[in-house]
Amino acid sequence: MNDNLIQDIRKHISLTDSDIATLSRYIEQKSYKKKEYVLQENGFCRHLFFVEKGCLRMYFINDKAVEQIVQFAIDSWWISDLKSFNNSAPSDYYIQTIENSKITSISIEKLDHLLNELPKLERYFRIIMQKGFAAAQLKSKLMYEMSKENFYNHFCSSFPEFVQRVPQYMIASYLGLTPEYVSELRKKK
Amino acid sequence: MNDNLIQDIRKHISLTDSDIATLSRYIEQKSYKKKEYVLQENGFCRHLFFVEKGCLRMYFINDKAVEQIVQFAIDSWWISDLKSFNNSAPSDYYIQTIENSKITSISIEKLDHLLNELPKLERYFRIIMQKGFAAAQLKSKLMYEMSKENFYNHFCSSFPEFVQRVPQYMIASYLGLTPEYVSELRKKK
DNA sequence: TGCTTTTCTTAAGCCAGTTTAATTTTTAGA
DNA sequence: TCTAAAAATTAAACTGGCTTAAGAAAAGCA
Repeated sequence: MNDNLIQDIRKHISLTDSDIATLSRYIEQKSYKKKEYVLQENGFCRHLFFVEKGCLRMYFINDKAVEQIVQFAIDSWWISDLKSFNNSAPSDYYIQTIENSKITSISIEKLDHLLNELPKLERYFRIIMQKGFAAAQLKSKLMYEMSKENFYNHFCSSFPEFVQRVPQYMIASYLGLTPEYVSELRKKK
Repeated sequence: MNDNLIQDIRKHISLTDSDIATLSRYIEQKSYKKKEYVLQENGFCRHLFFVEKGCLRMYFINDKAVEQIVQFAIDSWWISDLKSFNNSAPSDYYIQTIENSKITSISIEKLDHLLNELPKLERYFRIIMQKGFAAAQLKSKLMYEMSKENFYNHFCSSFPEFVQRVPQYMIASYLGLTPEYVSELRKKK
């Protein structure tokens, strides 16, 4: 259990068996069925979520009452609303499973204690945050520079596994286009 | 000197005089005139840049040969192309001063050495990255949910100091709209 | 297997924001 | 103070992608 998390940490720092024992006193693990909520709106996002196995989406409801997906997460990805997490503020987002999923999570309080007890994990979480930030910068650049048609085609060729696993209308939402327009684009090809 | 950086670090962790001495062996400080480049395209972004004083913009050139601004930074903000920084890859961006500026920077190699010598700074940089990531998530949400008109008005009321300091066409670029359209929006008000 | 819900498609009309092109205003340097 | 460059404005024509509305196909479940 926690195999993917341990592996991911070990990509960046070394862990002894005792470190792992410490770690496991602070994290929680839970299985979720498809379409269960990991975070509800106006909940506070007090956790960082790590997908051991499965698939999640993070979305909010826009002013037209439509779900707007901002992030997906699959095996070995972290996901969270960091504004809510950092500031102990209510979240505008929902985080929901798309498939049956196994999620490891750590609360902000426990992260704090864990990092005091095992300071070398600061490094791991710094790297995680640095990579998450880099990914957000990259996505933002793509959204600035590409037409929606190009963005769609680019996404499909960059992440073919998503196109398999995730319904088309969710990919449309993530890319900021309507399902109708995606249909049109697919017909074109 | 480095007052703002030291202050910023001290918001998150404690620093002794000896820590500061160590730190200053790894960072560089330099003054730039208005419109000087801190990072040129196809340069590798090997540094994190901290604005002691002044104002920077980060941009790339899009396929229509137009500058596309993705980020500003003013006093006490960090700025960098993290994809290039993390992966030692060439950067698509330029980072340029908008005003005369004083910049503190640290290279990836020196950051690595610094963090080995002063591991408690891992915590500071984790927090910096976590906040940067949160800011990127927030901006992304605003771009998903707001019309360009609302995004412009929201920006002006959220960051009035920018509207003073930065030319209008740069704000237009950052918000992903044309200078002509911004003119129209201003006339409307 | 049949029923219900979810997902995807089609097509016409439409509009927020861009493009183009020209002019005016502001700023900065000599 | 003059001049050149940079920044902002105006207005008309245009378009990428959305909206609306309906129907078809696929998937889940009893």
